[in-house]
Amino acid sequence: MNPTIKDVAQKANVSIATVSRVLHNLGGYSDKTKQKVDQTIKELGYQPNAIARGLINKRTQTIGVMFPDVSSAFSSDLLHGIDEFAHDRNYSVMVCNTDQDGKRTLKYLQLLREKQVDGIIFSSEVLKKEYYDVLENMKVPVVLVSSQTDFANVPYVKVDDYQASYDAVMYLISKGHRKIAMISGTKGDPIAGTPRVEGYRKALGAHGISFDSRYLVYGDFLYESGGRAMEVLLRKAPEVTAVFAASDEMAIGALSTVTKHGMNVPEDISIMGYDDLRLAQMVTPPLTTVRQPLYDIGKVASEKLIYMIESGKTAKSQIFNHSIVERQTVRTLT
Amino acid sequence: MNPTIKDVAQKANVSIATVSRVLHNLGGYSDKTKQKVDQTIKELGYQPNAIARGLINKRTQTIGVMFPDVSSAFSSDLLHGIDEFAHDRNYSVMVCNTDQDGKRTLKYLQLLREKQVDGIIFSSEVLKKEYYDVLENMKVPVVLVSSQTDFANVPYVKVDDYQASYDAVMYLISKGHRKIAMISGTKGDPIAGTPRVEGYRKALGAHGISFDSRYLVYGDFLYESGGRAMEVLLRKAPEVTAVFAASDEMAIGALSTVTKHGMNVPEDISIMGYDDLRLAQMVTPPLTTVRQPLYDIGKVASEKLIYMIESGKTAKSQIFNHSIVERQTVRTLT
DNA sequence: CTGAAAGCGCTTACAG
DNA sequence: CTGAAAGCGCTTACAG
Repeated sequence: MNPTIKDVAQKANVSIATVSRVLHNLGGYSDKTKQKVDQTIKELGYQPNAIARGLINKRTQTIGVMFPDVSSAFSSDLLHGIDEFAHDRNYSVMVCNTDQDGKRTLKYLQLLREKQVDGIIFSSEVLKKEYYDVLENMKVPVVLVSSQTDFANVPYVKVDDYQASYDAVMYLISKGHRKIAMISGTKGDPIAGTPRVEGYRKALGAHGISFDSRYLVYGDFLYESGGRAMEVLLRKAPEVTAVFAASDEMAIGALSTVTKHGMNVPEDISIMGYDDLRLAQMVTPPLTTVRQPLYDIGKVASEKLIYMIESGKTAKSQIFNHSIVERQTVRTLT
Repeated sequence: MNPTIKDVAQKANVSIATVSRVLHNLGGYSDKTKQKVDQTIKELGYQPNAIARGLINKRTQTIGVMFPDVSSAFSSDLLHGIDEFAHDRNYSVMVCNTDQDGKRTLKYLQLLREKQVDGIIFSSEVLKKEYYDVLENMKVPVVLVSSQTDFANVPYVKVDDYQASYDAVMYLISKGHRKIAMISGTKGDPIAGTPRVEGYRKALGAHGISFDSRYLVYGDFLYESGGRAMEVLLRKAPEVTAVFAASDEMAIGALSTVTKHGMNVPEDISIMGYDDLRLAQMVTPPLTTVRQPLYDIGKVASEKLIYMIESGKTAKSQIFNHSIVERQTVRTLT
C-alpha cells in the first residue's frame, strides 16, 4: 500500500488536518510543523490521492473529449492542442471514439458522467438533441469544436466554413478559373457540408458564373471518396479547369485519380483542398489548401472549457481565422 | 445536485446497502425490493459515482497512455486500437503527450499516479531507468508498445524490427536491386533505429553485397528528414537503385525530393517505406512498404494491460507479424 | 432478505 | 497554531 495522509500525520506527530494544510499551503501552522511534515512526506514518498480529493471537492480535474474518429489526422491535431493546454493547467484528458455512432456516443457520455469529468469537448459532430439532453443533465460545461448547435448557448470554436469556402473559390477565380467543380463532404452535413457548398455557390455567383449541378459532387471527406468523385467529374465534366475539395483527403484522392488518368496537376487541372493537414505538404505536388489552425483550435477549446469549469461562467464562442496556403496544385489561367 | 445512492434509498424506503446490492446484482433481496429500487433509480435518473466507487474499490477503471506525439499518424492508430478494446471492457483512457521530454514524462507519470489509474501503456519510447523506477513505485501494471526494455519483465507488444527490416531489404534484393541505400530513423534509437539498420546490413550480407557506408544516412522518422536524406543520397551515391526508409514519412519525403529532381519513382529509383500508415496509399505512386498492424497492436496492448490489472498476473510479450505491402514504388530490375 | 456501521483518503468548518 | 469530527458517495463485512 502506498502511504496515505494518515501515515504521514502519524509519523510526523500531527493531525491529518495539519498535513492537509501544509499540502495546500493554507497557512495556519508553524514553520517547524511545516518542515516536519514536508520532510516526512518526502521520506514516505507520499502522493496525494486525487480520487479521494475528487470525491470531496466534486472536481476531478479531468475533461472528456469525444471524437468521431480519433485516428484521423484531423482529430489528432485537435487532440494535441487540447491535451497541451489541459495538462498545463493540470487537467487530464479522457478520449472517446464515437465512431459517429449514436449508441456509442450515448454510452460514452454515460461513462464520462460516472467518472465525474469536469467538462466535455465535443468535436466535429452535430450535437443532436439526445446528446444535448444528457449533457444538460450532467450539468457540466461543454464546448463544441468544429461544430455548432442551435440548442441553447453551447460555445463553439471553429472556422467560418462558409467564408473559408467562399474565399477558396474566390482564390480559384482570381487565378482565372471559371469552370470550377466542387467535391463536397457528406451531403447535408450542417457544419462541414452545406455551408461550404454555399460558400462555393456564392463565390461563383459573385462573379456571375452560373452554378452547374454537374460540377458539384459529393464525397464523405475521406480519401477514397475524393478519388471516386474525381472519376465522375472527369467523365461528366471534363471541361472543368479546377476542383475545390472540402477536405485535404478528398483533394488528394482527386489528385491521385487525375494522375492515374495520365494528366498532370496543375497543368491539366488545378486542385485545392481544405484543412491543411500535415499530409497536404507531403504529397507531390504539394497541395494548395485553406488552412484551419487545428492545433490552436484545440488549445482554445480546452482553454474555454477550463475557464467555464473554474469560473462557472459561460465562455464566448470563437471563430478562428482561416487562410489560404498557396502551394503547387493551382495554376494561373491566362 | 445529482441524486446519490442515499436519495434512492430514502425514496425507495430501503437502506443504501440494499440499493448497492441490486445495483450490482449481488442477490439477497426479494423481487419486490429489486423492483422498487430499480424503479426509483429510473425515476430519479440516478447514476452511480465512479469516483466514490473507485475510492473504496481501489480501482478506477481507467488506464493511462503515454505517447511521444499524439498527433502523429503512428500514435493515433495505436490509440484507436487501445481505446477500442478499453472501452469495450468499460475502461476509460487518459492520454498524455510526452513530447519525448523527460521532465514532462515524469510529470505525467506523477499525474497518472495521483489519478490512480489502474495501469499504463507506454508507447514508442525507451523506458528509461528513471521512468521505470516511478512506475515500479506506482505498483500498477505497465505494457510497452513498439518499445522494449531490459529492466525487469515489462511485457511489450511490437513487431520484430530487425526481421521486418531484413525482409524488406530481401524483398528489394529479390527484385533485382543490389545498390540499396537506407534512410534510417534516429541514430542509436534502440527500438526503431539500430535493429532496422542491422536487418538491412544482414540482408545485404546474406547476398554477399558489401555494406557501403555512403549508402546509409540518418533521419528522424519524419517527412522533412527523409527529403534531406534523399538529397544527400542523390549527391553522394547517385548509382543507388533503391532506397529503404525506416518510416513511411521518410519514404514519402524521399519520394518528394526524387520527383523534385525530375526523376520518376519507380522508373529511376525504387523506394520502400515502413509502417503502412494510411498516407502510404494516398501518395502517388502508392508506396510499397512493410506493414505493422498498429491498430491491432494497440488493441492487444490494451487487452494485455487489462488482463494484468484484473488477474494480477503478468502478461506475455507478443511479437506481431509484419508483412510486405506491394504497391507501386518498387520496380523489378532485369 | 435487510440494515447499521465502518471505512476508502481526503477537506473543511468548528472549537480551542 | 492545531486537532477532533463530519462528510464526500459509495462497498462490504457483520449481525439479525
